[in-house]
Amino acid sequence: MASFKILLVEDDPNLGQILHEYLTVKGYETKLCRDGEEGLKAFKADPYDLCLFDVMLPKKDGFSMAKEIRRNDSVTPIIFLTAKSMKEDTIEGFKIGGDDYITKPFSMEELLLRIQAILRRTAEKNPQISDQKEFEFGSFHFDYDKQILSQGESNTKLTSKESELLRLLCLHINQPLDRSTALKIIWRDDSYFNARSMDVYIAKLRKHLKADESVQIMTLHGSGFKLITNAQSE
Amino acid sequence: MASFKILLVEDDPNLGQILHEYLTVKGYETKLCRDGEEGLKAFKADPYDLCLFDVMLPKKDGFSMAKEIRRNDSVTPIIFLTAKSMKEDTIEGFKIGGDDYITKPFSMEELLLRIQAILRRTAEKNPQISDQKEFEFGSFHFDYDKQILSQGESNTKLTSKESELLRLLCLHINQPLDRSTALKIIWRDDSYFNARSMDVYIAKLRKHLKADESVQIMTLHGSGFKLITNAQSE
DNA sequence: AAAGGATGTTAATAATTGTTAAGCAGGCTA
DNA sequence: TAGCCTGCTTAACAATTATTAACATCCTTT
Repeated sequence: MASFKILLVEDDPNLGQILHEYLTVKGYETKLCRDGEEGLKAFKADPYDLCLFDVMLPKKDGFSMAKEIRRNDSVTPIIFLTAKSMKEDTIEGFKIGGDDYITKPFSMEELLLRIQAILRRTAEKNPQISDQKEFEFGSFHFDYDKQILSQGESNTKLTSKESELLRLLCLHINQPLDRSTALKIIWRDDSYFNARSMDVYIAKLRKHLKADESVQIMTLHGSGFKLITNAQSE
Repeated sequence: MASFKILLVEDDPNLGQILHEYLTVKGYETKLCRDGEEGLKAFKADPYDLCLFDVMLPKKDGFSMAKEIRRNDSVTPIIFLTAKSMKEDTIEGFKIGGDDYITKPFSMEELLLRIQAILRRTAEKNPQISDQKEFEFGSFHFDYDKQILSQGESNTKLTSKESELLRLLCLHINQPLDRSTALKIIWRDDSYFNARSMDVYIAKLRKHLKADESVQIMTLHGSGFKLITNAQSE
């Protein structure tokens, strides 16, 4: 999983812009579309982990989009944004197969929390987010399910936390892994102590990986870490 | 599957009664508790598919309950009901690991829809309700009814508890089995001593399974166990 | 260069799990 | 009924894993 990908469809230029920026800052790869048709086209073109649809949109409203999507995709979560909180609307939204329904005005933070709550549940079993259980990098082979890091003959048994963290790093190999993202996924909360705990685990992983010079966890000061290797297969 | 079981904890007698009836009519097996302690006791005593907690409660508030539950059960969805929609509260609710947060007054219908939306996502994985009686994994054959674990010529007679536990593990093969879930199903109560007892039985099973290297019960620290094998037949 | 914040590292502490064996109750047999 | 199995629980202690603390080092900014 590179970061989660969100498809945002919102016609109000201000709100759209703000949401786009906010979600991007929060570590989501966000695509913003201005109307329903454009949104649907984007959805068909790329895989997304979550949809955020305004209900009232030019060309094609949010509900119609959702209906169309649900015809052959019942898993990607859909959240509706709407100005009116009419009962019929809410019902409609959920009936179509929506996952949440948020009435404007809402706080950004609440929206974010609701997005996270949904992704937490779908992340595990959504293949497109990440199915990958085994990784090759440098001279290492890492089996996430079995929590084993092996290099040639030698096997090292990892703890659960070590495995979680190494998995995230592997999924982002040669790319930055955001501290806060990792914390929220593994520790479910970006707090001071958890952050320190993560640093401890980075140190542990570094020890495990010392056997191969060409593999390194580098620090991106102030933002995160990056697992780098030149000789990766995969 | 049988109907979903909901644990409702609400101290307001009127609202509690109404919700209880409504959810029951809608086909959910609903247990109503009046305060946090009672609710927690009920949760530990039986398995539930979803929790519906008022935040402000006598004895123990909804957040504390959720925290306690999340210590060893990260799967059962939790929805908070609350009178105030304070931002800090919302944040708190989601941080603890809540799945939705609904502010009173809300419409019954909306609540129902939100419950359905969440259950839709979590329902699929409910392997414990299966009547499979025989299992093959690695080089083993396990007959749950006869409580016999066999490997080639050699048969081992298992005790009831051993069988129950192995059955649950088999039903979740290569997937995590939650400690709390297992405890509630086999011991009917997630308590300290039962948990210790379960650990003893995990040790016993490991001995029984030692004959095949490729089969292992691995521990998922803080959450449960997982029976893994690569050479399984169906 | 100094200061403050972020990260690295190691050790101490806490929590969880593994293992063995001692108790205990029910059922069976002599 | 006494004695012995058997299966389960509880206790005790060992080992492992996770978190917190403490201090060192590095980075960024001024």
